[in-house]
Amino acid sequence: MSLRHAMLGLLADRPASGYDLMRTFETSLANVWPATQSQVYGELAKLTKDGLLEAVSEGPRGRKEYAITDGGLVELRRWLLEDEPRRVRSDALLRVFFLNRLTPVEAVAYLHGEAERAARQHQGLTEVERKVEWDDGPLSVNGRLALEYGLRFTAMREEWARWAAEEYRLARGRAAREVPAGAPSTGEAANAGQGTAGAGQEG
Amino acid sequence: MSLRHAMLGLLADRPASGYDLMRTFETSLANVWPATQSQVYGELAKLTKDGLLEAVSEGPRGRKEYAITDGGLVELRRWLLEDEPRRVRSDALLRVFFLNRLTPVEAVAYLHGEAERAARQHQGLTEVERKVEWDDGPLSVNGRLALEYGLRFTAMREEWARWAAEEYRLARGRAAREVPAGAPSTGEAANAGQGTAGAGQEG
DNA sequence: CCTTGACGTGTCAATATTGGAATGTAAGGT
DNA sequence: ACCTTACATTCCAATATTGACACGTCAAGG
Repeated sequence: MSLRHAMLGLLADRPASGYDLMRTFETSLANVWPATQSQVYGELAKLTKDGLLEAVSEGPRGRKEYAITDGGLVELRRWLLEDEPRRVRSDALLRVFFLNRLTPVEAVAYLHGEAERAARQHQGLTEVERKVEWDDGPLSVNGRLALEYGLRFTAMREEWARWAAEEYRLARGRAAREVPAGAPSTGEAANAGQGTAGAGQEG
Repeated sequence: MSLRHAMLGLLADRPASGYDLMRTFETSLANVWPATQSQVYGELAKLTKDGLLEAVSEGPRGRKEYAITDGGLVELRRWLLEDEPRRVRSDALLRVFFLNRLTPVEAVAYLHGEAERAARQHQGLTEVERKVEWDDGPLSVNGRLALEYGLRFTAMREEWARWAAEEYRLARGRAAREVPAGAPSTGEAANAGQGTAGAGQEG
């Protein structure tokens, strides 16, 4: 239930309309907590019904501006302080688990693609950093922390993907030397047993 | 729609029952793609209806074993090769965006907590690594890649959280020196403007 | 005047996810 | 025999998320 808290967090800063919130979800929060229009407007109504928000003014085009209430601020703090972090889903890592379904060549290509994606994201973040520092004045403390997290995360992903691609290449070489010449290169050699990696608790 | 592909991936390795799959979702895949019983058994039925799986045998306690079909293997490959990576949600990072709603002391405590959590997870993964290498023989190539990803990710998160806590502490110190002595230490000083960090495209 | 684009809200159906309950079976130990 | 634990499936209601579609308004430029 974090869409709710994302919205409370944004409205804690200043009142805004659904449209305003949507723009934030499409930019700043796009890689943190994506949300669609239907969700935002729906949740706006729910939050108001629950007394965590109140509509404060009507603007030009039927625009409705919402502000957080005291109850909303309390709930926001409660979430920040008391709630357990959620379980994460990683589509990208899931694919890695099943990479043995591809030929080694395909797997290596996939990993290179991952490295590229991470590099592009990293590049995008450095541009955000530069632009924000110069044009829009200094970021807030937490803004900088979030940005730095993104920078480190994308850097880590790129390094890992490049390492993994090389690792895969080497494993493929080993496998090729272990089987008689002329054996099929379909990748079955690198396919011994489903790994049990990825444990460790989130709590 | 990746639950579907997680299940196809597992069944591509060997036939299994819903119960077998559940155990994997609770262990290996717990931090990659969590799933509940209701989801797994439901999806098993859907996948069978769609011809991507077939029930192959009935065991002791009403146990039903499923195997992947050729169509399922095709779909699995399609997903690995063609599908765009999904958008990610990060509850933890979302909180960072709104850390200015807490007092600096509380925010620093939160970041320390994050560091602890990451460290514990990292520790858990090193144990998995040790145990698997010694008891069960070498992991499959992709198993090792996934494990290494987890290791690097948790290490990065811990380092970031420790850095962020220190950064927050410093910012707090700066703010304290900029306001007259005796000013309230509620953290409002570090609260100027919502950052616009976190952009960059996932595709 | 007319068109285009940004602003702005609302609703709908389909699918995904959570969390729990109900039900029963086989195996192993005491 | 009895108990406990692991095995195993099925169903359900509530909530969250996706991806449209429909509707209407204001401002600016040609």
